[in-house]
Amino acid sequence: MRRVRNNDPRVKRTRAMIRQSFIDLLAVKDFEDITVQDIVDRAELNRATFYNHYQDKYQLLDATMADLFAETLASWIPQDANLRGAELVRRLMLAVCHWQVETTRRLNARRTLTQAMEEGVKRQLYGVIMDCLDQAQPPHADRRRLERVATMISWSIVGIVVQWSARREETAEALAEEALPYLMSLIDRLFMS
Amino acid sequence: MRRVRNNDPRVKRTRAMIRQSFIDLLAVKDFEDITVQDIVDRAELNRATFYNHYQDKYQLLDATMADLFAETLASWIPQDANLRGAELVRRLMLAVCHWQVETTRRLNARRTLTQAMEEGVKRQLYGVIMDCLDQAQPPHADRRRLERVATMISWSIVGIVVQWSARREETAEALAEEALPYLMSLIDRLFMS
DNA sequence: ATATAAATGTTGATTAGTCGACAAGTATCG
DNA sequence: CGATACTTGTCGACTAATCAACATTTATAT
Repeated sequence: MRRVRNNDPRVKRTRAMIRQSFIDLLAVKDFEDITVQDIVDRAELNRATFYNHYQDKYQLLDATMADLFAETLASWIPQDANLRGAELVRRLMLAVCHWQVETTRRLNARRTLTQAMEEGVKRQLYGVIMDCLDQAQPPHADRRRLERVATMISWSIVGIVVQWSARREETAEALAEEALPYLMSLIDRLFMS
Repeated sequence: MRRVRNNDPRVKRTRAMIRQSFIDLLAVKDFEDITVQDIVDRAELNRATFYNHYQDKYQLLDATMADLFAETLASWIPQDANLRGAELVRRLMLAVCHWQVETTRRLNARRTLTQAMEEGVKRQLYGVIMDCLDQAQPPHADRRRLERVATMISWSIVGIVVQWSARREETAEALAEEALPYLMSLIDRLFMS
């Protein structure tokens, strides 16, 4: 894991190639059966190059899942729509549900690899929510209160979706409908203070 | 134009990206309107890298056209078919016709850029014909006779196709039918001697 | 016409990717 | 059990790609 410049065109290309190769392989075989050798063979890269960017295939999985979630998020929350409030939170929940279903299907879910994957999801949710709250500029709300609320919402969403996905006894829409008032009350309280 | 190892994976990738970018641009604008800057922008490569591989866009055009002709050739002359004699020569002519029509359409043919392009075509035709004649092993034919005949055929083909493409008053098949006996007589003579 | 902008071709310093090799771990088979 | 083969993570030497800068030339516009 050499230190590299994240903006170097070569670095972006190489990572893109590694991740695409990895995604392609995931469609064909189980994660545990994929070797680093497989990945670089398909990407036509040297094996040492892989280790310049990732510690091992587990870290690659985390990074790749974070990327895929970013795509999912972008498709559910278009930038130009400028969503806010309840509609934004609802969409966030649906995006996480959709992504959760897709990735567990893709990984054949033999292990609970979820923990590391959740990291990236929570961080991205947190970012979207913080951006929104920052724009809203609630009265009498200091930065720490905003941060706490954003954290509560993002962690809550991931929590209920993980719980939901284990059994999936209701639709994603129903889950979002159920949970929405609770999450909105967190925001309402922020504006009331 | 630094000297580079043609087998280095990075070199193959870089050239492929430059050529693909160039081909994409040719579909959008005239060759003369394409700058080196355009090419590297689209390929997300540094401009200096371009000059490691090509002197200028004209040399890139030559190399790219040679590549495209190699593809055309491969599709008209499948390796496993192991064509020989009249059928091979006929296919060669049709391949050149097809390629000539495609590339002139692609380049909007405002200039006679053909000369440099012909270089690669003739060389590849010559290679195919020589391979075939080598296998046939005609009696009493020394190497120099084979080479002369291969040159005559390859240059003849390019000549008649360039002439034909200017007006295109007959189909490619008709042209091939017309010219075939003449070309075959060159080969027949080689075997008779 | 002249200024402004853009493209060209080249250079030297830096960084990333390639290659071959290594020791160490771990399946797999006889 | 031992032999064989494969994967892993790391290393140093080498080569290619990036970047910023430069002097020139070529378009574009005012």
